[in-house]
Amino acid sequence: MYSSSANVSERQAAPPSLAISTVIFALRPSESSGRPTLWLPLVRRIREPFKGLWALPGGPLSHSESLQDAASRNLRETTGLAPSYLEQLYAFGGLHRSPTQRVVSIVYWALVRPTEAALADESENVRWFRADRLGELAFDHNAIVEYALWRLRNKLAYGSVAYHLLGEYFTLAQVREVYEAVLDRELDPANFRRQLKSTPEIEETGEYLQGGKHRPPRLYRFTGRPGLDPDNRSTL
Amino acid sequence: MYSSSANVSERQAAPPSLAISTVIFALRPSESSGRPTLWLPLVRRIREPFKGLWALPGGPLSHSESLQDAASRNLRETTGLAPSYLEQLYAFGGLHRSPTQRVVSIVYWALVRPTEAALADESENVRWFRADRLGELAFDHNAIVEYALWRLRNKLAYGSVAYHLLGEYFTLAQVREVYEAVLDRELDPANFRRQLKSTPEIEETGEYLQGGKHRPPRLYRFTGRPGLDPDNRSTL
DNA sequence: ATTAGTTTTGGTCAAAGTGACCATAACTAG
DNA sequence: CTAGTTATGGTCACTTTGACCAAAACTAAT
Repeated sequence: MYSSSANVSERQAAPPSLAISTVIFALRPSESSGRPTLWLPLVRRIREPFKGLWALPGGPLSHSESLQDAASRNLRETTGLAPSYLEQLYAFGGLHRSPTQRVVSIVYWALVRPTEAALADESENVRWFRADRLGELAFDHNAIVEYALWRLRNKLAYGSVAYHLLGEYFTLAQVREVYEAVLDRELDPANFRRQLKSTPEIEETGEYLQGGKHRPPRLYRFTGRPGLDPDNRSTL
Repeated sequence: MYSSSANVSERQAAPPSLAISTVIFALRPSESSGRPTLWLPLVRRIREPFKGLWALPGGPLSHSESLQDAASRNLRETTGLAPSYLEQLYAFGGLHRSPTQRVVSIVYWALVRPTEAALADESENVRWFRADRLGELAFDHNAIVEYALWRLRNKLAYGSVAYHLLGEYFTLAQVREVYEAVLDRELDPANFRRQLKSTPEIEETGEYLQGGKHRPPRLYRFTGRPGLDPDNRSTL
């Protein structure tokens, strides 16, 4: 089935190239309202096709690393970020994704804590954008980001993913702000609090967040592992 | 980044091969109880590695077809089946999946209606197995089937997938049998019926299933499209 | 024809969960 | 000391869910 030492007849036999890309989400305060919003880092294309346009960070799959390793290496190299959550999103393999050649991209999505995101590399060719205000991206990357957002919203509803956008300690209001930013609608503080308090994975600490303008909120901690991807089967 | 006409220095430069495989589910009556159970077709390995073991149907990705097209072509060629549902499962890319070379497999999962499954090709090298009684499969295919089963159970709970394992017309008891077979637990007939009747996608027909031993049940029809994968974006 | 057996179908009831909303506690800023 | 704001706890009506009951409708056997 898999021809080992093939008769490389110029055009037909060339296999599709395999690339890894990553959609990276982090919360940053909006310039206007100051409330946390979803941002993601993009890299500028420095060659054709789509030269000059912004694109998801990515690169080819090296021969000696797993898919997930390739994704986190790429994350580190292009943006200097260490993700708190990393999961495979989808394999995109349409015929005309790139005008010059056939490329199959295995795309991951990642969450980064605010502390990490603050010290991320930003340069001429790497810049952060609000997830709801991207321009036209290279390749099919607009559609990919849309799908990643859809997945993020879904996973959020299921439960365990919001805390990877926050630090180790957080207030319940901060969790609510994550939900409001991602789902883009306001939630009742009292009802939201009731739901969180009923989930056993959120642990009350004895500490309170000081320095605010109003009543100091209690700090909580998240205990519990994320889902069970094939990649994370070790954590079973 | 992607070396076009590369200096093919024997070992390192060879990119990982890209393959497509499919986990195909269908309902068949159990030999013992006669009640519907989950089955899936496997193909026998006729060469090394894992020669003689059973494996998921699959093959290389041709240069001129999309991932989904490759999956359905492979489905048709190896088993003669036309699926009623087809969705990408996951891209498996561990380093040691195949002992002889690095292979990245993009795996799809499919559902087949009973009528289709009945006239499926079965031969010396293609055979159906009960999903809960597979032996040791080639490569990491046991883990892949496990993950596919997990996905099937999840999608079932969400809603729209059970009907693709049934014919166009069905009784509510048949839907319940699908759930019982996949989730492997009994469900209360009255409560289950109440839930189904509250979903607008299930349409009552004027017809009844005749020929049974007891009160003839009403026939229903499913109206409504499956989920919104990137592959199925056309159906938005 | 009558009866027993089985499935289909509709219903009740209590428990649990959800959304809308009210009220008090606890802090800061003036 | 007061006004303003957030944190926190609570009520109430409505919906959903699981356990269970009972009548309807058919077949098979007597």
